Amino acid sequence: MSLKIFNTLTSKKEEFVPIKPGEVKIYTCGVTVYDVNHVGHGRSLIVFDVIRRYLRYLGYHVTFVRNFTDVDDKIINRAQKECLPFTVIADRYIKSYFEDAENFRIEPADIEPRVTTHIPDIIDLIQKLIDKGYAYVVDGDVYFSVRKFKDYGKLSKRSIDELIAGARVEPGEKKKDPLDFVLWKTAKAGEPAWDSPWGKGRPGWHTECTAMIFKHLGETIDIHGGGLDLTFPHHENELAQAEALSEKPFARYWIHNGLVTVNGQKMSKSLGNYITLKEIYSRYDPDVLRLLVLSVHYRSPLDFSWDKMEESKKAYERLKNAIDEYQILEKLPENKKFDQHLYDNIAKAEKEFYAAMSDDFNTPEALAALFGLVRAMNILKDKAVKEEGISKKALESYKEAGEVLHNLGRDIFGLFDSLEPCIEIEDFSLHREESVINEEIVNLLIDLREKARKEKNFEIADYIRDKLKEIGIILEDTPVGTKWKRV
RNA sequence: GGCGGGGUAGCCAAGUGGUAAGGCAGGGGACUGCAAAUCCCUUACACGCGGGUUCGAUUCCCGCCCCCGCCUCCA
Repeated sequence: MSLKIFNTLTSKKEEFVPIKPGEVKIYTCGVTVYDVNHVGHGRSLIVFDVIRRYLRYLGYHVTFVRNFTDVDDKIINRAQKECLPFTVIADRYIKSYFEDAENFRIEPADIEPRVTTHIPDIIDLIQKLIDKGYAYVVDGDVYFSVRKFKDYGKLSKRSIDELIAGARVEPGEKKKDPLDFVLWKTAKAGEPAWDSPWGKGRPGWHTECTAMIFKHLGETIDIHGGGLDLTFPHHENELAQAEALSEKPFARYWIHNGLVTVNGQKMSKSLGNYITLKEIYSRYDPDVLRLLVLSVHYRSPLDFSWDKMEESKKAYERLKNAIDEYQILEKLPENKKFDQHLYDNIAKAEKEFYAAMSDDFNTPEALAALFGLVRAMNILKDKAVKEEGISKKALESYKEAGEVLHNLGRDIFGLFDSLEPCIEIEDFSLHREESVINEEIVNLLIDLREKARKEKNFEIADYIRDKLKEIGIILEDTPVGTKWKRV
């Protein structure tokens, strides 16, 4: 089955053909570790996590690299504000990143390089650009000559002429041309600095990714990804550096995920309209956000709201219930005359799922295929419960449908793997209070209520149910007995 | 202003040259002693506006309106 991917470079959906058959090298821009991550970061992580899982499902050996920018202006500013070394800030937020990633079951990348451990590689890259005439030194700063790279703008579809209008020179910069961007910055007093042929300084932002890609994946990679907002200037600059030097295509496919908005405005630190990932998983199963992200195509904007989280939660439970309800069917007596099964539905759902995913990772459509199967399962279950019996074949088919649902959800969508957050967050604990409840006592009360119900003493039965509810326990009577759960 | 992406039922959201998935909400029903939970069915006659191409367009082309993003750091 062929996979089609929308390539930002060509603005077209193209058939995916890896450089080396059977292998995919993919790099995505990770986060700058100066603060905790929000839903916008989360979306990008989830999107590429799913893309990676799907590529692997298709049989590719995937090498996935995602970096950390662990030295930059924002980190330095924060460090100065807190009177701490910048490394402490970076380490703190790398740790925070991993907490988030673990909770959302974002698979760790195969390689997670940090800028500060790649300084020699970055210096080497810059030196080569200077040697080749693409970069120049001014008082310890090094700049890239944008005009020297003839393809500049091809990724973000910008022409040099257009860019001139918007270009500006920050105070203190010594560019020869306003279009140029900095590869190496001279250190100011008190800033972190490394020795280089041009004096003490630190790398500019765009250089790190190119250097780390060259080092870990080579001069041409299959897929380069990141948020839409990175297209310009970050990815354009990465590409310029890389192709100026290697004279080879830098990345064959560029994938950009759409941004998360709030009331239509981009979610961002500067606007202050962001929701942190920690807040999400302190209030919801992390899968709920994952499902919300997957219910929108990855290139479209996603407008975040708590209402949508509620809707997504319900949809998620619909999915999960279908899988769990096997337990009810299992307890029904056998009925050999029951003449339905789900094998056709399973085949159809699987087919539709993969077709959708292979069409530029159309997760909403793939999800619809899963819901189609859910409906078929529910109809079968309904019939079985009404007829008070089910055939072996039907039961088996339901079990298999549940497994298909569960496996597709888990292996490709990354769902159903994280039933509880693995890290407790104190700040938001009010939503997930662990009350001390003795299960045996609860079961005893349920037994008592059951007895009362059988004797038609509903006053007592309802009293028990109401009182349990007051202490946060909800009773649900099912065809096969009473279930209870915490609020 | 330039470039890019959008405007699909109450909300969200796929998709297609031949009258349109899915989720949520709404309505009806099943189940229940009553509930809750769950499930089934179902409503709407939804494709921004105006032209054009076509036997036929929501889908292609042109113009317009509106929204968002990028053009400065940003997933």
